[in-house]
Amino acid sequence: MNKRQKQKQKTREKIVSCAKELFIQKGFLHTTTSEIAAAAGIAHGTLFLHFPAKESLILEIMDTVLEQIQAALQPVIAHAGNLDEIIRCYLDLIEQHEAIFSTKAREMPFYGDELRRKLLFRDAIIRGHFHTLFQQGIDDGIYRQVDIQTALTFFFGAIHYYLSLKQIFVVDGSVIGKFKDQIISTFNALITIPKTEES
Amino acid sequence: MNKRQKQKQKTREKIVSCAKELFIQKGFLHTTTSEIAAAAGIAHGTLFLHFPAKESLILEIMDTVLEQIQAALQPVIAHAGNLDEIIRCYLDLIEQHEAIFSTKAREMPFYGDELRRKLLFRDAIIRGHFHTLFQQGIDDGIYRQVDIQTALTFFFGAIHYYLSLKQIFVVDGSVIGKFKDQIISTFNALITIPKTEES
Amino acid sequence: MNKRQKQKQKTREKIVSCAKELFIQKGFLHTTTSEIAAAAGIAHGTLFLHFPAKESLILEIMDTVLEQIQAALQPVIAHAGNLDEIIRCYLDLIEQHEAIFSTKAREMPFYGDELRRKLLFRDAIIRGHFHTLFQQGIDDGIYRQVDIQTALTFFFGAIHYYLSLKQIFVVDGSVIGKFKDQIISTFNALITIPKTEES
Amino acid sequence: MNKRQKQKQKTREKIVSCAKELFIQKGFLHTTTSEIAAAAGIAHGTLFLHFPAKESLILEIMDTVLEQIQAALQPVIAHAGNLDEIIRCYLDLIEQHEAIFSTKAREMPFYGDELRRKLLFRDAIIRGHFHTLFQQGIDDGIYRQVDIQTALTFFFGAIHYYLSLKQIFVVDGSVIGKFKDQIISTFNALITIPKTEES
DNA sequence: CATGAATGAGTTTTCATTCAT
DNA sequence: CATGAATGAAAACTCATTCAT
Repeated sequence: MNKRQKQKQKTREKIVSCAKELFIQKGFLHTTTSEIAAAAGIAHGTLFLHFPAKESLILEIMDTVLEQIQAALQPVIAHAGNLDEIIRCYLDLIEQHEAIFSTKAREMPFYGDELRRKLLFRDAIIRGHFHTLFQQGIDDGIYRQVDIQTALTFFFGAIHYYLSLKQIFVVDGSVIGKFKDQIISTFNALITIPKTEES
Repeated sequence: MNKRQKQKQKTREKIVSCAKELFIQKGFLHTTTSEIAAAAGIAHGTLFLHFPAKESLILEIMDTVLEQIQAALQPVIAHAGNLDEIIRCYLDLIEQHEAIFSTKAREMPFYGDELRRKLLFRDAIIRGHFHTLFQQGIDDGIYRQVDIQTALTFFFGAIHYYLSLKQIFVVDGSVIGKFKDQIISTFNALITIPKTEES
Repeated sequence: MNKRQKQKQKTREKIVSCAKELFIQKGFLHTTTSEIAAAAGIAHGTLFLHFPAKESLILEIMDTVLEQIQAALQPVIAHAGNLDEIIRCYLDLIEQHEAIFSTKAREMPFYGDELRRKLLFRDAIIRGHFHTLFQQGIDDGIYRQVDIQTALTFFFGAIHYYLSLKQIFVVDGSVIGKFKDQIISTFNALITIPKTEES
Repeated sequence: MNKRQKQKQKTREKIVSCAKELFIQKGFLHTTTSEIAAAAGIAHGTLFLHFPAKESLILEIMDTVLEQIQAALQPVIAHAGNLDEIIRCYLDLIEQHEAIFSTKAREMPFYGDELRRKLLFRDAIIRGHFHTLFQQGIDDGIYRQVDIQTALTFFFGAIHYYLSLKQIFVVDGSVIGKFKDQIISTFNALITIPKTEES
């Protein structure tokens, strides 16, 4: 990469990090492109040299985060192969990136069709891993035989609910952090066949 | 009621029904007061004679629906006293009013503070009934001993998730209708202590 | 006057007193006819049975006040025939009705042509008396020989200035009350030929 | 200055001159931002690129005029140090800018607090110079020993009065021009100790 | 490559007056 | 006589995107 490309790359990263900060603070919908440009220290028009439209910014940001999460989840999925573990790991990751996930949960219905489709696709991949491990748990006689899709919707729906209404659950700090343990233990209690039942 | 009061009442109802129709089609946030007035066949200013502000319209509409639901739920709560029944009834009601509930689920984070608070308060009352019956079920040894709040968030979170992303689950028709049976049976399967386990 | 007429008269007075109160508080321009009707306990439309238009209300109110002032000034003009006395009396009266005069001073440029003309006509009559007495003072060798019209504009201009910008001179209470003594003594000092000069 | 900066400057000046023209014709309060944009030959939104709010326009316009006046007054204040001269100069300047000063005199009570404060502050500076020179005149035994503040309020109050009711004093042309000589000579006659009195 | 000036459609609410009841 | 529902014009400000410089 020559010097010019490096500079361009740096500018792009500056835009992304500033945009992310603003999206977290004010939401994607209520952040203006000039604010982002001003925060990144570039001209308003320059923003559009790096990103063809405002939506491509949120796509890039969410894509990066979702990739990180997938990457962080990968080893857990590969090795442990235990739903409980992956749930815990997933929630830790969501908590880490909660600010931007909260924005996404609230605003997704208002994004353009394509953007929304892409984001949901990323979600679906992660959900796929949960599905596989859930199925395994059922096959292994650990989990009850329930409709996995629906059971997972209970799980992800609750996460989505906490995130999208975060403001009413916590004043400051993390919703997921606050409810994580309860979510995990209750979800486990619901899907797991108790040891005592086996006897 | 004299003729003028009747006429006023009629105008008000016309506004409400047209507004509801538009809110369902385009969302509350993207419906303009002019559109509503035009649809209702009244002058733009007349709208504000009946409703002091745009938000009071959505409040009235949602309040009416939520009241209807509470009223319809009341006898089921009083007599049957069975969570399963109330869940079924609740979902039937949500399905009936699904269009407006979908709008509410999507947009609530963007409503003004007071409006949101009022809507959440209504939700909380209904949720309270679920809680009571869930507790009863646990006391009766029918349901597993889990954290009720969290378990209910799984349930309501899933409903919320289906409603807010309705557009990606169904093209036309009802999401709740589509998933109702799975929701009910899966939720039951998760919380109920199987008969065989008892032996 | 029969009973019906009496009732009508009473309603009219109620309207006037409520309107005056509101005009003082919020200004004529920012008081709405519905507010006045509500304050007077009558229907909005009823207001227009008593007063053909909003402006006729301010006219009536100002007319009454200006008449009162003229009436109160009359004996002073007739008997004493001394500018100093009439100035003092006039300022006392303005102070008494300062709230409504402040509104008038601020808003007059925005009144309709006819209303403004009528109000200015009333002012002119009072000013006429000042003129006469000023002239007498000059003839008597008490006051300097200056252009009376302009000298009076200094006086009335200052009053007008204090009234129209009342809000910046006093927080609560009377501007005229605050500056009355200075106005009188300074105006006197300016127009009076000092005793010592005569010798 | 490069071409773009020049173009921007030109647009800004066009806005200011058109706005000033309109403010003079119809008053600031009754001129709309659309009208200004149309008159300046720019898009409505462009106006807000140059001025964040309508009030900032009147502020800029009045500031420029008041600065010009202060600048024009400066040498007179510095050198001559004579109240009579500064009065004459001041009235000439007011006459020059009479149209906009008339609007200001009429509308100031209705401007936002901050704008009004700023305008009054400018006025106060100029008044300060009058005060100084008046005091000097008293010290030099030229002017009578009167309360300067009040005497100046007679002067400025009269100017304000003529300006705010300009429409009733002249049909076309300048009020200040019409009454300037009388104002000056009368004010002088009132404050000056006659030569004959000294003997 | 970067800049930043220009675009222009879009929306809630107010209020004096009228007239059918 | 009194009522009060209906009228409808009017106005400031935002912001993603473009394109001449």
